[in-house]
Amino acid sequence: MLTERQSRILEFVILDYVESAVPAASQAIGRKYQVGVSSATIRNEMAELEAQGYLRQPHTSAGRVPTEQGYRFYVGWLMQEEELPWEMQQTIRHQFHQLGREQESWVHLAASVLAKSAQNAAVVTKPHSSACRIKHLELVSLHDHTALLVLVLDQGRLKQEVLTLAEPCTQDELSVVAGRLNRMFAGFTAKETAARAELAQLEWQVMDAVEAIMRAVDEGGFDEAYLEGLRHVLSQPEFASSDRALGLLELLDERNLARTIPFRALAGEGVTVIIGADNPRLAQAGEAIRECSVIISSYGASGGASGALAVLGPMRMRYSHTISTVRYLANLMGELLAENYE
Amino acid sequence: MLTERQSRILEFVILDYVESAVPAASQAIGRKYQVGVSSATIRNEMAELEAQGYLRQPHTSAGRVPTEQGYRFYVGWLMQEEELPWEMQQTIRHQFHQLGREQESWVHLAASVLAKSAQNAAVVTKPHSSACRIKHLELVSLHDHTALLVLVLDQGRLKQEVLTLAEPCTQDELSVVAGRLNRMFAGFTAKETAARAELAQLEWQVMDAVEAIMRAVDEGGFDEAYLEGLRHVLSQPEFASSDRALGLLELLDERNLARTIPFRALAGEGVTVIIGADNPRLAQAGEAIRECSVIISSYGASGGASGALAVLGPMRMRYSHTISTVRYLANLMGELLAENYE
DNA sequence: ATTAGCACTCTACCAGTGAGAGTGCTAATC
DNA sequence: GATTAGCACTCTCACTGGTAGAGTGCTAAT
Repeated sequence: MLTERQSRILEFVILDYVESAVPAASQAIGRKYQVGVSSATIRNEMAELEAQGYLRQPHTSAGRVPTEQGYRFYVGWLMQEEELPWEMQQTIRHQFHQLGREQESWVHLAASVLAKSAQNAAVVTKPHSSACRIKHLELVSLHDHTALLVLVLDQGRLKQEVLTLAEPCTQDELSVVAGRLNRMFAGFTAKETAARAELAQLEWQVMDAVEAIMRAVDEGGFDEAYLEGLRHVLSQPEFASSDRALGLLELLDERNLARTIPFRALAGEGVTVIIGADNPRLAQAGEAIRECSVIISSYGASGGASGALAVLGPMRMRYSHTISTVRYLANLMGELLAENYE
Repeated sequence: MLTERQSRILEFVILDYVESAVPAASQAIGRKYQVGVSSATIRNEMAELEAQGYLRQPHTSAGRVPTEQGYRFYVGWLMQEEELPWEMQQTIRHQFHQLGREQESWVHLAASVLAKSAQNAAVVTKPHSSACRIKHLELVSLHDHTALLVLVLDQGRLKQEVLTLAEPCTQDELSVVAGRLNRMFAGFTAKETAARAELAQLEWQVMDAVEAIMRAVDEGGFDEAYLEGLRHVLSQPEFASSDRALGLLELLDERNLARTIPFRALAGEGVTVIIGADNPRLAQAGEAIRECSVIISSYGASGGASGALAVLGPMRMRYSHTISTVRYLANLMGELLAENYE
């Protein structure tokens, strides 16, 4: 257990270290914050905090640095969540409304805003629904023997694929087929498209492609994630040595992104904070990567389409500020989604 | 002017330096390659090459390193372009054919293959045509007052936008409108859509949106570029110090990508090699970035849709191998585009 | 329980040193 | 005249003390 005073000192150490990236010394804390006791007392308390595992010393005669446990205690008990300043909120909202109404551009803007505000790397996935439904499908003739299948899913998701046709078809013929399939399958999920009574060969082929695409969307889910602001993370002193930087880069290369950020582990509402080796993926990765934290939240309706947005940075980050930014953006994205596609 | 022997030595120095990243010493060159003269002679020739600006010494008692001019001479006169090994070609071709037929996935695969083969950063843009044409448009009802506009352009490019309608509309009504507009405007360019005789208010609104999207596509062009393999570049010794790495990261952050790689400067066919400060954008950038080269090529029909693909790495790169990879992939992408969308 | 004071420890920085690598030059050789 | 062996010279790199400064832990006084 920590006494009131120990808690305060722990908080000061974290605030100081997050800001300066230099181990916090007892004197400096005494001078900078209103502790009300001398540096010697602070030293004693720090020694106690170290014994309990909240702080550690990089070397014998250095200041103290928070441990994982220290950060967790801070985030769980000490930190008071600030709300994003009103002007900031308005600025962000304005940017979104100035934008078109394409989902893709929202995702990019969200990542950009998040990275800038949190001064760390931001990852945002496109929204996706767990069992997507056909809204509309369309066939566009390209040549005699090829046609473009355009598939509109719920939540405005758009997919395309080129089909090679057994028989040459005109645009008119294709339109008829599309119309018929729309009447039969509109609103269906991938699973429901399996029940295909009396379809012509062409129609069968189209529905095969449709089903494959929808299954891929259902399963893929968080695969399409967008990353921005890596440079912020890499400019932190934690990654000054380039082998650490490389480790991080590898972890966040397009392929690994979705595996590194545990989107799937999200339990419904709210913001989740993963500190250091909490993250199973990070834990097994190299040295310095373990010294990272991830702030993550889903956005959108839990029933309908939802996506996730995350901030990744060194453990030494402004948790309060970052969490409130993530929370605000998650809400905003949810609103936008609801307004435009619900 | 360079004598035959000087050229050979220049080539050896470049080969050695590209491979080892360590300044090439006269003795090492003599031992490793069949020059046929002693190290002393090689030293004399190297001194001459330095006087003429093809080589330089990092410090008085070090080996020689190629200068920009040296690399240019090598690429222009000495290097013999190798062809990509047959198995490699087949492997790549196979990967593309195994893939679906979505343009997006081609672009990603191309970037991935390019980055891996060249062991450097690869940038690939989506194909785009300078004056795109309407292939087909579709309106899908979302609510009473909102509809999704799906626009299929030539070359299989797909765009969407949510429209807010003045009057509530059913799907059937929207389909009628879409059908009418398709008949009127199919095959038109952005400019040609301006001539709108007798359109209803709703139709007018749709065509406004269409025109805006098409103009954006025409102008945007190379904006949507996909980057992969940064980690390869950053793991090169040139970027061991992290401030150099940061400079590069900033230059290649999503926003700057299209400005950094001079896609627009491409003159038609073939592969262009930009070495060091040749690149106006790189030239004005920081220190180490100037030590980069870009290998770039457009792909696709010059009249129809075309895109670009590029490799960015340190000046010390395997030009011959990289150039042939870029060339092969550009041809392959062109073929694929022609096969599927021509 | 708190604090002043002081010895102790560890790092970061600097200068100095020696080995090694590689050159430039000179004089001998083909 | 071109080439080469030989050697002195230079520069880097890695290692070694040596010192200043920061910060702690402990002890004794308050």
